[in-house]
Amino acid sequence: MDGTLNIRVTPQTSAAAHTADCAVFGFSKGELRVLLVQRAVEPFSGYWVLPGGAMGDEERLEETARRVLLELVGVRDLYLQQVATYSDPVRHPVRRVVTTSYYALVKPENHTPIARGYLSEAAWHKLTEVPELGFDHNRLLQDAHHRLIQHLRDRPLAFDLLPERFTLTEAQKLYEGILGESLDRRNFRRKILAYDFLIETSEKRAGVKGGPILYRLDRSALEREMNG
Amino acid sequence: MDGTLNIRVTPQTSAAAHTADCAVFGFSKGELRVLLVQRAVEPFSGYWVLPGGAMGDEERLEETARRVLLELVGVRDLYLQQVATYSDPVRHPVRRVVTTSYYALVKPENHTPIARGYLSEAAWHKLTEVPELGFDHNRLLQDAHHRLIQHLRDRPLAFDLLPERFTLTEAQKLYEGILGESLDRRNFRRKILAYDFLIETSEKRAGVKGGPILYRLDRSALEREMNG
DNA sequence: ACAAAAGTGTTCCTAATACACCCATGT
DNA sequence: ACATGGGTGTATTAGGAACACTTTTGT
Repeated sequence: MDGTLNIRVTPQTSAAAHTADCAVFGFSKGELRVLLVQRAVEPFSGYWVLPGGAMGDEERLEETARRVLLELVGVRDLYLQQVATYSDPVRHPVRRVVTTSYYALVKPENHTPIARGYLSEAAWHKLTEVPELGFDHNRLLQDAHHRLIQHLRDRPLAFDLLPERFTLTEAQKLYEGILGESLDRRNFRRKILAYDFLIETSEKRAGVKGGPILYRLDRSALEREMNG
Repeated sequence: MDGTLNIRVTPQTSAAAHTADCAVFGFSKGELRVLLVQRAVEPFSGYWVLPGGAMGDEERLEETARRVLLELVGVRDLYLQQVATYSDPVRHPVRRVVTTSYYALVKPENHTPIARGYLSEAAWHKLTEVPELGFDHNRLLQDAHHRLIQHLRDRPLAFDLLPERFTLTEAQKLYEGILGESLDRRNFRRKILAYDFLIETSEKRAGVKGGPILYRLDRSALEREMNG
């Protein structure tokens, strides 16, 4: 109950720090990728971790997440969803840090990550080739991915990861990358075209003669789909 | 990134308190109910709220939730799921309190809640007749209920709310109470009996001659169902 | 010419839904 | 006798899964 007073012998409010960590997913070259940063300071110096940062005094955690991602990868207005909160007293080896994790979806094409501050590197990693991460971030990443899968099975939100114009095969590869299973091409096309938020453009990809049809997204139809 | 050092101008770690609040769901007299407690102190004195308490220095939040519920309703080993974390800087009128919410499932029959400490009352409320709660707890409750619905659609976890022996009609009423819609009796029975974790007992409810068949749960079959 | 990827329809099966009558008990 | 709630089966439909061949383009 917000700890104003406590029930009986309730331990007193602790002064744990609170951070937001983000599993930023992107899709490029036919692979689902996650943005990782490499620490240049202890603890876990040299380890890759999920980008994150401390909650400010006047900030909600979601704002913390957005600020961190803006500072780090220069991206605004991304799709952001809270996943879970991790509070093991010893998850951080130096002092107590509670963290809340988010997953985010971005189009990697536009945003080259830059390592700043105490980071030595920032780079996209294939989700299938993620190294051992610092802290409990392998767990956070796994949980975030799992939540993304759950959401994707409900609603077609993956298009935040695709460029403006994309082919159905690209969309399928994306779904397969997220879900971790391969899908039947005909069934996938039929199902996805049954929605009315995919618009066939008359354009073809630059440079090629024929090639696959490019589609674009009807944002408002997608919104309607997500809400209705 | 656990805030050991901060990216550029990141605000310094704040000293927000952290609490765990629980939406405890029970089922009795054919109604889905939620356990609420009434505050006897400011802020929100006289208001009903979700039971909760401050995270201890050596505690994970889930342990906080279990401890609070043990102290309040004397129940152990309940089904507990994290829902979300709320961090609006002004969600608590006095000082900054971040809270993580859980939902819990209990059998109300066994556990009469007791108001302790700064509480003037503790009581089960019909979910359909929840008053205006203190803090942002109406929101927490709504989100917790929503998460419970989601989980229930995936897996048959609602049996934690039923007594040892129960009729199929009771189970159906429970499902209807959680999902907020009415179900076809025959379809419900067929679907639920298709699982193999419901065991028909030869007993009938005490006092009645014939009456409906009582079922009990095969815990291990349910576990198998939930995992496999 | 050959290899690689795009495009297209049908069949099958499972799961969800809708629906009506008989029986036993308690009043 | 009547009202209430328990118990049972079938027909329809919608959605998901499986599956093969033809066309175009790039090498």
